[in-house]
Amino acid sequence: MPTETFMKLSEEKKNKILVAAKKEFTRVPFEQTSIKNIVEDAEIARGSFYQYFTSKEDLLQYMMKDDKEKLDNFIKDKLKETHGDVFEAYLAIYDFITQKMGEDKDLAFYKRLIENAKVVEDESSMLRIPKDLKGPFQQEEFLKLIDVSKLQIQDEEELHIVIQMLYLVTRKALVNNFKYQSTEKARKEYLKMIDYLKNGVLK
Amino acid sequence: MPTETFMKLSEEKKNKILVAAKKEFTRVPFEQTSIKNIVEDAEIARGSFYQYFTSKEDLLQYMMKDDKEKLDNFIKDKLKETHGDVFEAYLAIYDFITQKMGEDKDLAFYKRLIENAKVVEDESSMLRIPKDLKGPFQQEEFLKLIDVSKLQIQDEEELHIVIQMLYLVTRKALVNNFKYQSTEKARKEYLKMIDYLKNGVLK
DNA sequence: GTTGACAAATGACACTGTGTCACATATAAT
DNA sequence: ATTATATGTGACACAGTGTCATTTGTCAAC
Repeated sequence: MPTETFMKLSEEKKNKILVAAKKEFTRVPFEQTSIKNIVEDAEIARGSFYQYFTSKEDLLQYMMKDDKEKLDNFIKDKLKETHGDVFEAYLAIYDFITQKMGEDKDLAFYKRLIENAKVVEDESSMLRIPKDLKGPFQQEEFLKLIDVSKLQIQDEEELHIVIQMLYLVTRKALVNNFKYQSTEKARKEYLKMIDYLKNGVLK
Repeated sequence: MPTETFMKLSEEKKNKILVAAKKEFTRVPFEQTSIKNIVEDAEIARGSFYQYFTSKEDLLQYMMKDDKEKLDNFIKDKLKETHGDVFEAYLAIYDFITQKMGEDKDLAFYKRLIENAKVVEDESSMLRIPKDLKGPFQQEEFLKLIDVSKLQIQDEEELHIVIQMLYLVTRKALVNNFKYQSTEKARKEYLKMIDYLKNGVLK
């Protein structure tokens, strides 16, 4: 999280930094981004950056905060709406991200966000993006909203496994959505994956 | 791939470089490794490294080549043995990696290999590890070995989707295997995931 | 309106790492 | 012995990092 100092900055200055950061985080994969480029573009001194943020990760995490909250609320609403259908909820997340977020010119930025997601989440200086996407469903609050009566789920552990699989498949579909030229193809594949997950691959 | 020059080196020298590389690739996640450490440890000049390899990626890829081939052959044999059961084949891959490879002291190195796998495979300078693991099943040769008669698969595209899902789930299980202290827990979860994939989550 | 004290901004500094290239040194071929 | 040709080398110019002593700004108290 940013420091007090950053928060107290004028909206104008904060914005200039955030715009420069978004530009840099959009330009190349996360590991290739540099603080140097951000401070130069935002026209602040190198030392100032460290007065505001502890690291690149810190800054990006802050930039994702709003989206994450939006997503959290969206999921909660959707789960209530569908009376606890996780599959519907994940499909809704998928559509939300590909459409609501894809509408504006920040598309390339979100593409990077998805790309930046690592397979392994727990290495010290690593981005927590996947955890954030999966996040809500790891919290009690969300789990309680899921209706397991129609599912072959015995205990909470099995529920976690199902969520894990749904998450994997959703992330993969999102990657494909940004990778393929065709949004349709990616969605069709995603629906098929969900279908397999619900009904199985065996005849 | 390494240059001719590297190949012509004495076994002793090649080995010294490979040992130093393995040490470095084991030490930290791939992005944090440095050529500097490798050349210092291997006691070769910085310039020499670039005479042998074009990059870190190049070197690591070369180091993985043998394992990849071993795995490819193993999969092919297993598919024939099981008369084309993809699920059995993937489970065998899982056991092969966690046991056959886990036997020796290179465990930490393989752990890193799995960690290094990226969600997105197609960015220019990115490691191709996931592609390599998934690789064989993208080739005609392997696809033909799979028996789809008992599966709900209409065309090749759907087969690819199933393989994609199996791959995702297997990689996740491998990550967990190295993450958990318990090898058993990871395998149990993996079996459950395969079960869900085969028979579906719905009642 | 001057002072002082605290907050914020700055960029030079010492590091670590990169890839390259002109030169040095082997090895082989004539 | 001479000339090619292949291989090895480390200094060099860059790019980026995080820190810190110093400067600059702000504002309340006198």
